[in-house]
Amino acid sequence: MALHLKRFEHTVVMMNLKELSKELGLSQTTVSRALNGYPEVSDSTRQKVQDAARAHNYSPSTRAKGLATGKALAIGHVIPLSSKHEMVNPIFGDFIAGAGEAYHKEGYEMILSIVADADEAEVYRGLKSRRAVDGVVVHGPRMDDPRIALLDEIGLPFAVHGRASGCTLPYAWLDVNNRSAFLRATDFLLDLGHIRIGLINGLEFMDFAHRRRNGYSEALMTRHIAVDPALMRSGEMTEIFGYQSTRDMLDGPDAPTAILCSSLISALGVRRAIEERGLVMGKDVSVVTHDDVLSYLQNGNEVPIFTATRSSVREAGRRLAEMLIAKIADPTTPVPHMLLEAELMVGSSTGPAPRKD
Amino acid sequence: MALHLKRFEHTVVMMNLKELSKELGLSQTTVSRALNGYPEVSDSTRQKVQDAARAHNYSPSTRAKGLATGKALAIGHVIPLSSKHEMVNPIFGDFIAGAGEAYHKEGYEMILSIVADADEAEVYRGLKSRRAVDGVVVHGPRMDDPRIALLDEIGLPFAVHGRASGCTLPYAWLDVNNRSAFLRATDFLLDLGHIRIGLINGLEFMDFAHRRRNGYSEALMTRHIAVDPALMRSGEMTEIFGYQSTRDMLDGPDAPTAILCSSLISALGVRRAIEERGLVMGKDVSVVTHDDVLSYLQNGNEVPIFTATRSSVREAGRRLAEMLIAKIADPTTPVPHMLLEAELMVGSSTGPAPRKD
DNA sequence: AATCACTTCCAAAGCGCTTTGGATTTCAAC
DNA sequence: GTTGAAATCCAAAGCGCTTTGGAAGTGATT
Repeated sequence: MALHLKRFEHTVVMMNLKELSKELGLSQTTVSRALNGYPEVSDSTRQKVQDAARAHNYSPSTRAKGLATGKALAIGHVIPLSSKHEMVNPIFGDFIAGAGEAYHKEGYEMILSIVADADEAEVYRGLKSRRAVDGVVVHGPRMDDPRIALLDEIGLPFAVHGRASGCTLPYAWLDVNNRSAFLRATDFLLDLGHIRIGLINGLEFMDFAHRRRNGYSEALMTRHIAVDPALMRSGEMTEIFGYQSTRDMLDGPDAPTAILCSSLISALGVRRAIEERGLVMGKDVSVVTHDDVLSYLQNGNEVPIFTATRSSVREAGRRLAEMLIAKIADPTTPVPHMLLEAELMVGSSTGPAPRKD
Repeated sequence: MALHLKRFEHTVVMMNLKELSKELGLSQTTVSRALNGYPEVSDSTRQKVQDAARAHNYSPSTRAKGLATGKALAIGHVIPLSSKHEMVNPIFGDFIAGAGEAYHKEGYEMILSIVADADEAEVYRGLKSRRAVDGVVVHGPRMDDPRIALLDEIGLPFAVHGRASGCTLPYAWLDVNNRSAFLRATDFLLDLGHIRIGLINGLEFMDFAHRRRNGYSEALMTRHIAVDPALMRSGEMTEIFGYQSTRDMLDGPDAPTAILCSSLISALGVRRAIEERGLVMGKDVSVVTHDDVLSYLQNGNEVPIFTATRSSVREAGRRLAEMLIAKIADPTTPVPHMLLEAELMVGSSTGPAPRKD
């Protein structure tokens, strides 16, 4: 019976500051200071305390610590689930993998809310009033995204993955230079002699899609080539979408000899449509795609299959997380920005424009 | 100046229980009870309290509540990042979208740790000793997964998405019946007259892959067809992997007339290899794939392209989350299980085995 | 009018931490 | 032997909530 009780205590009573300090014969203050690296503790005491903490597998309760300090030591990611297709963005996994690295290193927790579009504002308000997070990351900004003004109003620190063109407030963001990436990609195709270049883009209200289209148009206009609406598609970037768009364009009059595509997943569909017609990618039809360097979707092994504008979304996650943490640590700092340039990697999906017969 | 101060107070001083109760002229006890649905409060008082809470945008601090109740009101998801390919599982996004629904409904927070394989045990210990979560979900169990014994040892409630064949301890799990799904798929192909059936499977140490292979083998053996190692591949289920495996098998001696594939992403590669050889899928080579019903990867629109064993991973996420929450609420209940049967959806990728010439 | 059973409310004690504002000790310098 | 300053350490007051153990009010019943 006594034995059983003892066992019970061992399993259930978790070590806390009070117990630990009692065991060490020190005050809670001293133990806390020793653990948190304050200078008012001698090296020998600190060593003893740290050893004891490790031995008893002690870490301070996040909740108690948060209560006492007023910090949550957590960052929120609110993922809106657009009701129409209930689309979970395929880049999301990689992005948070990157962000997670940064959080882990800085001792932050990542908390995730998956939520219907309509409830989003309320979720932000809830996170704030429940003091559940110190800040949030905004995913997938629209051209004119209401979330930025909202977060600004409720006073919840945030950083945006991407930008919102229509927004006048200053805010922290990290973005790929989508315009310049697609401008360069289009230039690359133009240099190869392509004139009819199709664009298979994301949904137009998404800010990134808008910027990519601008880059594409700019390149064409600089060379005095008319932008043909028949060669532009936008939609959710699935494999099927790439397939159908390409099929339609290739079957239409005055078909394109090159296609610029916004996602590697859609590019798989582009390729399928091309090959299905007995055409050869890189010879009959050139393809350039944007590649987010997703871990589960590699663009070939050693040699890239697709010529691609490339920018790691995982890296973006890491950097944006670091940016937000820094901003929370020092809110007086001017709002940080970061614009990443995509690489243009040449693969085997592009070649000179076929001669007209 | 006075105005400015007032504004400052409004923005910064967040409403808490004390303020709210003072405003209402009630004790904190009563307000707390009114908000938490305790019966010792009159309806009229409760109504007044709820209105005031809403008006002041008050919600109790998660941290304070957690401290007082001893519950974290949070579930952890620890995602190991296998160091080799740093693969973020593509089904992960959909799974947590489902789980997130359940958490949201039950007032739980989801906390996510992305972590290197080697640090996983320490992360679990940390979550426990910091009292950061009430339980965790185990993702991607291996055949003989050490996490189950570990979590059992440290006394952190958990539920597994999938199973670990080698594990003797009882534990809560939810799984698709992978064996029966692949048995039925194989039977389906056999019924169509296929004899040479290739299997493109996930990594063999993953429990699900093992079970799928068992289903496949069992179907063949029942019909006294030898299981040919030359027709079995396993690896990370990328598009390229599907492509290369199929190419190799089709180019080899005594090529298969049908292929069973473990993932829709890989199936895209399978199709590519088939079409590249000028063969027609569903006629020259039949394909059946498993389809996790990922939101960003649909198997056709109205009509499925691939014949598929289908089971929504998002649904699985929701159910497993519910299961874990129930288990935390009542730990004395016998460990829950749930085995979901996959549907076999016939698409256009399968047809009778081609006649031998 | 006294009693009883509800109903409705409250003061105060935690939960596990940080941090303020000293208290005590040590040790060199006078 | 004082005297400070520097080095150590501590008691106690919060942080914002829940919950225990009553207290006071309200009718209905004797």
